[in-house]
Amino acid sequence: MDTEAIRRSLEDRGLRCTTQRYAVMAFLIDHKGHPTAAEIFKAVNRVDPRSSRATTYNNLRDLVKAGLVREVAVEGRAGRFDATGMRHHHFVCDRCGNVEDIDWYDVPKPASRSLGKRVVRDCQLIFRGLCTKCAVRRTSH
Amino acid sequence: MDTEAIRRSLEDRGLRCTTQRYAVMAFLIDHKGHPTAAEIFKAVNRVDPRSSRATTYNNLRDLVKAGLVREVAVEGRAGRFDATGMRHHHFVCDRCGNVEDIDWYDVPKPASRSLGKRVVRDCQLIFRGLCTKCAVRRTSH
DNA sequence: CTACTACATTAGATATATTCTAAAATTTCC
DNA sequence: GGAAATTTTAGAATATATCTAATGTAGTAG
Repeated sequence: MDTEAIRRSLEDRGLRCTTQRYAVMAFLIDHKGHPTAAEIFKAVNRVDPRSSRATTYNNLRDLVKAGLVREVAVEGRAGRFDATGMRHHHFVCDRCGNVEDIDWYDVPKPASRSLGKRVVRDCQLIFRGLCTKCAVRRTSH
Repeated sequence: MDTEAIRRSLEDRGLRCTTQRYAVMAFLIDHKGHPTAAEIFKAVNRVDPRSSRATTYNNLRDLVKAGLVREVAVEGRAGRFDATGMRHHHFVCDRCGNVEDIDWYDVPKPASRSLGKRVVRDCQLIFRGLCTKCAVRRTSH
């Protein structure tokens, strides 16, 4: 995705395209590995514009609110982020904490009477267990 | 659920029924409100047996591993726990962080070729948005 | 261009959440 | 009763996320 497209996607949602915000968004589009906030912070600072920890967290929150980024919370560990480009579900490894994509498929919505007056913004399907690497390591000892 | 039933459910899964572990389990069975580890720690200490923070976390981890308890990770906040008695899905409020139950319904499993060699232990369907309380507060201003 | 306003960023302190440590206590089993 | 395994403990340490208040920057209207 090119610079202009990213800028537009930010501005379309009412977010200014600042250097730091752009860097976070661009990094997430380029890196499909579900990085943590700390990893994103380090990565965008390795390149150029110094960005503070707070800014990284602020921007991640703004991007999530705008629907451009999604967070996957992981128990006892740092949350992980990805750009909401293509729809997919997630798999979280119990052992190493890695988050991986699972091909998307349709999930039925709950009956509206069981939702009541709640307003649903998002729906996540998360599988847990052992990732390929950890499953192999497990059985081989 | 009576004392003996809880004791048995622990021992069936190879967990000793210690005072502290029993207290955590009993509390979760009695309190369907998805408490955090800190809340559980406080609650079981309010009653009687002094239990340390570490023990509470250890026991929660053991109970999750044994499948008797489930954790719902919430972004940027403490994880929340519930006893895996009746199956249900979850709704997490963006605003107040509360976790609520959604009536259970069947969710299709992913194609086995998209899982590969991964070992699935659990599958969680989590909805996000505004809970009834927060939705009302939102629209009324 | 200037100044105004709203929005963003900063470094570091603070708050919150969770795990670790090593010693002591408890339980199980023989 | 005693050995071995498991569990608990208090507090320190670590990890994660947010807050603060001063400063900077972008968009806009004059």
